[in-house]
Amino acid sequence: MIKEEIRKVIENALKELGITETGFVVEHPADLKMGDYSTNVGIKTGKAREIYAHLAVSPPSGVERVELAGPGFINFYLSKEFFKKSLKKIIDEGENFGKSEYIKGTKIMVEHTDPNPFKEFHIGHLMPNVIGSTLARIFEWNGAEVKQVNYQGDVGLHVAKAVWAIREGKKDNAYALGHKAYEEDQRAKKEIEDINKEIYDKSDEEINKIYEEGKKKSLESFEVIYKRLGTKFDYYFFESETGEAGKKIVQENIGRVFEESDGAIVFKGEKFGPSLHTRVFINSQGLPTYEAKDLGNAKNKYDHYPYDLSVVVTSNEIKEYFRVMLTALSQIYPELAKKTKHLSHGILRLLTGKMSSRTGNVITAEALIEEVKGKVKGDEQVAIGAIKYMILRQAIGNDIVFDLEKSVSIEGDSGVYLQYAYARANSLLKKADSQGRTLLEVGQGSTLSRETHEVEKLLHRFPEIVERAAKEYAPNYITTYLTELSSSFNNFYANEQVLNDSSESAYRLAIVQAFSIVIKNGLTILGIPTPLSM
RNA sequence: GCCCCCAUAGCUCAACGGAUAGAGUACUUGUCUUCGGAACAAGGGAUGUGGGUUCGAUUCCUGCUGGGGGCACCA
Repeated sequence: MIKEEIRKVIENALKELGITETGFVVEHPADLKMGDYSTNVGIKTGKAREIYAHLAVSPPSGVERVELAGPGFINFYLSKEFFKKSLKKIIDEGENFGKSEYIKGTKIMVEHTDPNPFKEFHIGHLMPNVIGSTLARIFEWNGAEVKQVNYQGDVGLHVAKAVWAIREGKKDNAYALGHKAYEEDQRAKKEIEDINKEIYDKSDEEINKIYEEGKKKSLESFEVIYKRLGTKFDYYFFESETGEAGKKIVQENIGRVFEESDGAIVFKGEKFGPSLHTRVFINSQGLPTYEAKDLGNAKNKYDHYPYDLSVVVTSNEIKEYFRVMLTALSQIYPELAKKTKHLSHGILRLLTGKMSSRTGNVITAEALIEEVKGKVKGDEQVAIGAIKYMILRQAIGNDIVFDLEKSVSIEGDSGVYLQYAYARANSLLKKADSQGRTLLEVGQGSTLSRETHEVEKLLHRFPEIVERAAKEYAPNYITTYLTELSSSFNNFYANEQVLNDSSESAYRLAIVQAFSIVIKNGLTILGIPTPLSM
């Protein structure tokens, strides 16, 4: 709240000068050299000099200095007192520093990961998992009540393919083998289609047994990886549970929303929007497709948890599918469709070679974790952090180009960098404690070096970063911020001796402590482990 | 063919319509009697292309080129 306070103080000071222009902003300039806050109001109104003259005489509270710069920007430099107070505030709030009430009381459901039983949990699943669970935490830090859910495709042709292969005695790579047979062998194709139906109506004892055992084994293996990744789901939904409801919803709306075409029940998207297309909701065999199941899923989710906002995290390739499905949903449950937000992420793209679960050429999440572990002295926490950082450092819609040779980065701009800075800070605090230094009082910082000052200039911004990440569904803002913060801390660390006899020592120690709080809170939001030493 | 997304340094990514477009990596060089060198500092190197809107465009609109994805019984 300290951030909005000071921003508002500046905005109010401007209003008191009789400014009626509304299109101006008070923001952090790109460079710390240009002040802590900056406004373009002078450019917008054409009265930069006048406004500056007034502010220079009586600067807003908390502001030490005002300057006129560039094409008419007015820059504000915060006072020493302000920073001292903000350090105190960070230390006092501790693990709660950064929490906001921006969306206090709203109920949010985040669906993510959605792996299919009978298929491998591969590196492609890491994207929605890491992004989805991080968004959930971002919402929580902004005051929302959040449930994470996992919607899993336990029925459908892909499952039938795997079950078929298992029945043929093939245990490894069942899905890929089943898919291959489906494509190349007419008889296999027919058998797989029969199995698909039998899975739905549970009419065959042998199929039931293979199916139940395979599903159980698959789900258990997913739990192992969730545990390593630190993911906890509140609800698990399955397509097998939503099929019936979805089919019913479609059938009740034939004529109004859906229509028959070539023996199937379809939704003609073109009639509802220019960039929408036709999709099959019930196939000619009478089975609900993914589309119908998703309608059932939307209803089912709301019945379990009456949300204000439902966020669904999936990859880009189903972006247009989702628009069509959501349009169909809006014709049936307009209030649910309105509350649904689809966030699509890019894919992990390999620099060399292709990955496909259909051909069996996949890199499992487990294999990747193990490989990264090998590069970081076998440290699981560091490996997990490095992988998560790679995913969270960029805007979520873009693909991640992944070089198998270079693997995950462990130096410079990386998860390791953040964890290392935290471990260093922690080591300092430990030593200070053993020397009997007090960690609660912020000392005098009368002659601060540039390096020291830069760290505190960034520290107080943390809460607004967390809020903006929620507003824009952008975890990468937090990642970028933490990296900049750690960089300034490492610079400070390399240039200043914290624990010595100087009069500045206590103030520097307060900065170290505030830094350790912010970096820890930030990493916690990102789901990156925070080992005390490494 | 129609629709959607993307294009920033050699490579991988940032930049809420603003100031000198930031990082990492790679390359070159420097920092170690000092709290953790998985670190710090210095150097060169970029907005695909043509228009438009704006006081101001990497950002908004538009033409082109290049790449990715989607478009009926898969999920």
